[in-house]
Amino acid sequence: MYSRRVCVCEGSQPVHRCSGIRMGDTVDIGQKGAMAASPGLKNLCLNTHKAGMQGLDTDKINDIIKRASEGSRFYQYKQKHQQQLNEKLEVMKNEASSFTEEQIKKATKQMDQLVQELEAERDLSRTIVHVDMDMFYAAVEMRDDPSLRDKPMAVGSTGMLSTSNYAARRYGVRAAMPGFIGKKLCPELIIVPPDFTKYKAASREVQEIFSQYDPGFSPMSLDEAYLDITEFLQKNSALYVDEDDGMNHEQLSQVVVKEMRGKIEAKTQLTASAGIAANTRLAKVCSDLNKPNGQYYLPQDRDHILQFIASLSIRKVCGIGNVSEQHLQALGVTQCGQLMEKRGLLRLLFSETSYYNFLSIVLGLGHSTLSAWTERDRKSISQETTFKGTSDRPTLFKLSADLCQELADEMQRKDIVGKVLTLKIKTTDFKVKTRAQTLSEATRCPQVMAAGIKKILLLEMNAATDQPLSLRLLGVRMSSLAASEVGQRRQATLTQMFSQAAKPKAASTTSTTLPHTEQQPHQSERGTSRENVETRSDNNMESSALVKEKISPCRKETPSIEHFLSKPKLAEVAECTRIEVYECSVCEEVINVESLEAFNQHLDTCLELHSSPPVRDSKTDNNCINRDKTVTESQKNEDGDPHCKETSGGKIQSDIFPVDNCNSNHGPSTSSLKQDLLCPVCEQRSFRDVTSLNTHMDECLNKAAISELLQEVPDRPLKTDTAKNQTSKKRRIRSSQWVRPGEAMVTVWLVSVVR
DNA sequence: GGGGGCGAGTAGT
DNA sequence: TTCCAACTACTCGCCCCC
Ligand SMILES: Cc1cn([C@H]2C[C@H](O)[C@@H](COP(=O)(O)OP(=O)(O)OP(=O)(O)O)O2)c(=O)[nH]c1=O
Ligand SMILES: [Mg+2]
Repeated sequence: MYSRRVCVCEGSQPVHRCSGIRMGDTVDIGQKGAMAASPGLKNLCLNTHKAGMQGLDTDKINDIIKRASEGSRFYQYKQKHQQQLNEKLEVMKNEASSFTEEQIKKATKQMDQLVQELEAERDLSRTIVHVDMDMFYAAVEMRDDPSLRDKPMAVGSTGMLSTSNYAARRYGVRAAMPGFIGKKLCPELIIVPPDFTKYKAASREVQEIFSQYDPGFSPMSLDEAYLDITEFLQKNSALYVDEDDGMNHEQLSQVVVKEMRGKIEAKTQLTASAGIAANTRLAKVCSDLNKPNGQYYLPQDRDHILQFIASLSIRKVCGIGNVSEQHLQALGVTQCGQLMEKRGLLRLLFSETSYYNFLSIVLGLGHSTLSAWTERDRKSISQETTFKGTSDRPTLFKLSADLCQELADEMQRKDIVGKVLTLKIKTTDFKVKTRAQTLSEATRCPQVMAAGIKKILLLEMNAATDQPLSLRLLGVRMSSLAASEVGQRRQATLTQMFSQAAKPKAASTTSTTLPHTEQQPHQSERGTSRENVETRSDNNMESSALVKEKISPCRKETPSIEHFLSKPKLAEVAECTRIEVYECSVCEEVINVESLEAFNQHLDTCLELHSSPPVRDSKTDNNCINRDKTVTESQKNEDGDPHCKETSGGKIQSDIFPVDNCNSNHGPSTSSLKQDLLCPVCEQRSFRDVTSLNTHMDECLNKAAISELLQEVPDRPLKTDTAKNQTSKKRRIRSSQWVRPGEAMVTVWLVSVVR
C-alpha cells in the first residue's frame, strides 16, 4: 500500500465539504502552532510549536506583531478572511449538531469498515528516515560568515524572511515573517539576503550522502528528503554490531542515522535532524521532535505507533494547516486520537478524500515506499514578482514581459515546453487571481508567452471598471509541460499558438511551407550516452521515458519561430535565445536591439498595434500584417516578405488571440503614418513614441472596446457567491494522492498529446 | 452524464 | 516612514462540451 512516490505531504485538505465558498487562505504568520492570544485573528499570531520557539513570551511577541500589522492592507485582508472562515465554521458546527444519533452511528460503522481495510494494508516492514537540515539557509550563511554565529540572524529581506537561526527564534523571529516585524521583535536582528546558489550546492553535498544510504532517496526540497534504509540496514548491519553483542532494530537504526548525520556535518558543517519510522508520515513528524541536531526513533510496531499518534497535535501532521486545524478544532478535535472518536461525524461532514485521510492519520499509516522525483515529474514552472503597488500599464506590461523572459530562460535550461499559460495577479489589497489560457501548441518562446500574458492582463485591466486595476504582484506560470525534443525547437508562431486551441483546425491547409532549416545541430538528441554521474539532478526532461511533446504534422508547415525571427543567421539559434538582430514578423522590420527584452518591447508594441478582431481565415495561419516604421531607427532590410500577401495598409489579421479578441475593435493602423504612430483604435491621435501611444491606446481601448471585451472575455461573471455547492454529486476519491486499499496507484501525467 | 479545463483555496518549503 | 515572498503541488466546485 501507499507504494508511491512520496508527495509533499500525503494528505488532502480536509475542508468541510459544505463550505462552498472557500475561505481566504489564512496563512498564519507562525505556521504550525498554537496561537492563544490575540482574540479575533488567530492567523496573525506567532506560533511556538516550531523548533526553537518554546518558552517564549508569546503575549509580548504577539502584541508587537499586532501593533506592527494593525491597519495595514495585509491585516485587513487577513481579518476579512478569518471572518469568513468563522462564518463557515459556524455553518459547519450547526450542521454537525443537526445529525441524529442514528446517522452518526451508521457513519461510524461505515468508518469502521474502512478501518479494517486500511489495517489490512498496514506495512511495518520498512525503515523510513526523514532528514531535515536545521535552519537550512541560515545555517549556510552562518557557516560562511562566522561573525553571524551566536547573533540573531535571518535570511531574507525587509519584506520577508525565509528562515531564522535559533538565536533569532528566541525573539519570535521565524520563517514567513516579514523582516521589518522581525526587526521590531529583535532590533539587533541581522538580515542576510538569500543566495540560492550556495544552498543548492550544500544541498547537493548532502544528497550525495543520502545516496550512500539509499540510492533511491526522495528529496522533497533543498533541505529535506526521505530515505528508505531498510536494505542498507540489512546489508550492513554487520558493520555496526560489536561482535555478537546483538543490536536491536532501534539501536541499529539509531546508529546508522547518527552516522549519516555525522557525515553530513563533517562534510558541510551543517547539522541535520532526522526521524526514523515505518512510513513517511510518521518519519516526518519524528524529525521535528528533536530538532535541532537530533533524531527520534519510533518503533515499527503497531501499538507504539497508535500510542504515539493518539496524543499528537493534529497540526503536527503534514497536510493539516491553519484552516484545517480550525475546522477540526471547531469539532473538538485537536489531537489525532480524537479523529477516531469523531470518525462518524467526520465522515458526515467532510469529503471522502478527507475522512479517508483522517483515518489514515489516526491509524498512523503512510507511504512506506519511495521513489525519486525527477524533473519530468514537474507539473508547472513559474515566476512571480512583488512590487510597490501600481496601476501604471506600461510598467505592468514591462514587468510581465520580463517575467516571461526569465521563465522562458529557465524553461530552456530545463529543456521543457508548456501548453498552458497562466497569469497570476495580486491586487494591492492582497486578493489573488489567476487567469489561464491553453495554447494550441506547447512552447517556451518568450514572445509568445509575453503576448499571451499581456493579452490576459489587458483583459483584466479592462474588466476593472470602477477603478484602475492596482497590483502588487505579477506572476507567470506554464503548465501541461513536456520535454522538448529536436523539432520542438521550432516553435509555432504567435498566430498558431493562440489560435483557438480546441478548434478543429480547419483542415490545417497551411499555405506557407517552412524552409525546414536544420537546427539544434548539437545539443539535442543526445539522450543516449548521457546518464550523468551526478546522483539524480535530472536537470531536464530529456532522456525521460516519458512522452515527449511531438510536433503535429501541420505545425511543420506553419511559420515557425525561425520565421518569426527569420534573420538568416538566426536559424541556427533556433531558440528564442539572445541574439542581436531580429526580424519582427509583425511589422516585418529587422531590428537591431541590444537585448531580447528590447525586442520584446518592440514586439509587444507591434502586437498591440496590429491586433484586431479575429477575422479568422483558416487558410492562412500567417500573420499578414502591415508594416509601420516608427519603432526603430535601424531598418535597413526592406525586402518584402514572401509569406505575406497583404503587406501595406492591408487588413490586419490577427489570429493571435484565440477565442476572445482583446484589443482594438477595428481596423488597420493605416500605413499613412510615416513618423507618427496612429492609434489604431480611434484613428484620431498619433504619437511619436511607443510609450505614449501605449498609454493612449490603453485608455482608448478601455472606452472603445470594453463592452465587446466583457462579452468575449471567457471571464466568468466572477464566481457568483451564490454558487451553492449543494451538489449532490457523488464524491469520489480521484486518483492521485490517495490510494484506497487494494486499488492500484494511478499516476496521473498531464502530458499532452502524443499523436 | 462524464471528463476536462479553470479558478480559488490550502499547504508545504 | 512604510513594509507581509517565491515557488510547487494538490483538491474541489463549477461550467462547458461531447
Ligand atoms: C518554512 C519556509 C522555509 N523556507 C526555506 C528556508 C529554509 O531554510 C528552508 C527549509 O525550510 P524548513 O526546513 O521548514 O526550515 P529550516 O530548515 O530553516 O529550519 P528548521 O530547523 O526548523 O528545519 O526552506 C522558505 O523559503 N520559506 C518558508 O516559508
Ligand atoms: Mg529544515
